[in-house]
Amino acid sequence: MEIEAATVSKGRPREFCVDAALAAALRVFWSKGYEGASMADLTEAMGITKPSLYAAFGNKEALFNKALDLYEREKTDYMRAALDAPTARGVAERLMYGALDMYSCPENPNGCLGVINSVACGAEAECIREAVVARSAAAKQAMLERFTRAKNEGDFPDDVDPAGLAAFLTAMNQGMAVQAGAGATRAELERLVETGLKLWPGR
Amino acid sequence: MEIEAATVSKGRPREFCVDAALAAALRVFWSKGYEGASMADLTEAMGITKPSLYAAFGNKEALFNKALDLYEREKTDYMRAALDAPTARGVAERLMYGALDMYSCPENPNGCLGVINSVACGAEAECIREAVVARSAAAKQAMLERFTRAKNEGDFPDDVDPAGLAAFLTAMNQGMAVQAGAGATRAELERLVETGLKLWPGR
DNA sequence: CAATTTATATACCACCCGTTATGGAAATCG
DNA sequence: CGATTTCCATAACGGGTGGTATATAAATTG
Repeated sequence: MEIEAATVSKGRPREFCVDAALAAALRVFWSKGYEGASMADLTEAMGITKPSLYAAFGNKEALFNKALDLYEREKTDYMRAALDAPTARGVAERLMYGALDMYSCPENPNGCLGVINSVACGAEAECIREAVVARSAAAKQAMLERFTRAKNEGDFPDDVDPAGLAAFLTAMNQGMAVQAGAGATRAELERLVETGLKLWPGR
Repeated sequence: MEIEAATVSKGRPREFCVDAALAAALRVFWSKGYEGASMADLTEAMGITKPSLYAAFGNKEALFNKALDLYEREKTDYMRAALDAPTARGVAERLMYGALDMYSCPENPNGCLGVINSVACGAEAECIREAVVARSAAAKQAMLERFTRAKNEGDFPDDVDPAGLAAFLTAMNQGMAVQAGAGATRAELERLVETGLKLWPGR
């Protein structure tokens, strides 16, 4: 009985690091979108050849989905953490400033991987769109639940709608992504965030 | 001296209506984006052949720019009209409800032509991106001037930033476009608009 | 040292892209 | 009518696409 199977492979070991290659692929998808990223773009950025890519990741779609997993795990984790803030305003602050940091980090490509690929073009990439939209919907749903709880806790007035606020924060995030993708500076995005928080209900 | 030159052409007249063909092309670009729309898609929707398209419109890029002109002229004219509202709140109402109507009109493709192509993929479409981003920036600038005037007229408190509000409305519009493109219903978008207006300063 | 297993490298596949050359049809002008 | 001009249809162009077959190199297992 083997506790850990195949920790040492039989044949020739691969010469590249799968994680590093995936991180490079993520950057390409993030910059160009699924359809805009060609296999040549990917292999060049990843530093491997096409057969190696196919052997390690399956195909372009499977590679994208793994990159999307990595993106959620490393880049949008602030969203999950934001929901733990004690007040609804705290949630909004963490979400907006988290987005601001991410979209204005010079090491990241401009914009949002999810937004780029949810408005993506072709019909062949429909499953890609669906995967991305599903994750966005899940994030919105988590916000909705958090704000419903907040309303019960008296975090904001009776006339505000938790679903509306969730949609609002989602729209702010998407708007920031689009403006960042269009080349907005950090200062401009900061202004947007501060305005959004000034408008946020309650304190 | 000819008042109107070339109203009657010398050779064989074309068998299709240029305006109708351009409208059809706009729908294709609006649905699939610049790069996602192939010449085959376009010619099929327009009901003409490729040589006819090239003779009448130049090339794909020129066709897109003419479609973009048509889009601004017919679909986003509500933005220009919105700025004439007497109060800043009226401007925001007209902008948001105008966007709502446009994005939830069943005759229109989902989403926003500008947003789709400002996050567009490839490097070859850079000039397309620039054209679209320039128009978006112009719209934002017009909002800024209107809100600066509104602030002087006392339309909202001293601590709100006209530039921030312009960015805010732009973000709301972009967020609505992304969510509409992802399949949001009119009711969902309505909720977003009503929340946005509830948060709007003043009144 | 074989034998085996796996990774890499080169080249290639059929297909689709935007664009254009070619050949014939249909209209106006002299 | 003949000449000319313009439009339409077919088909082809070079180049790029995602994906793969083949052959060689490098490692482990006996």
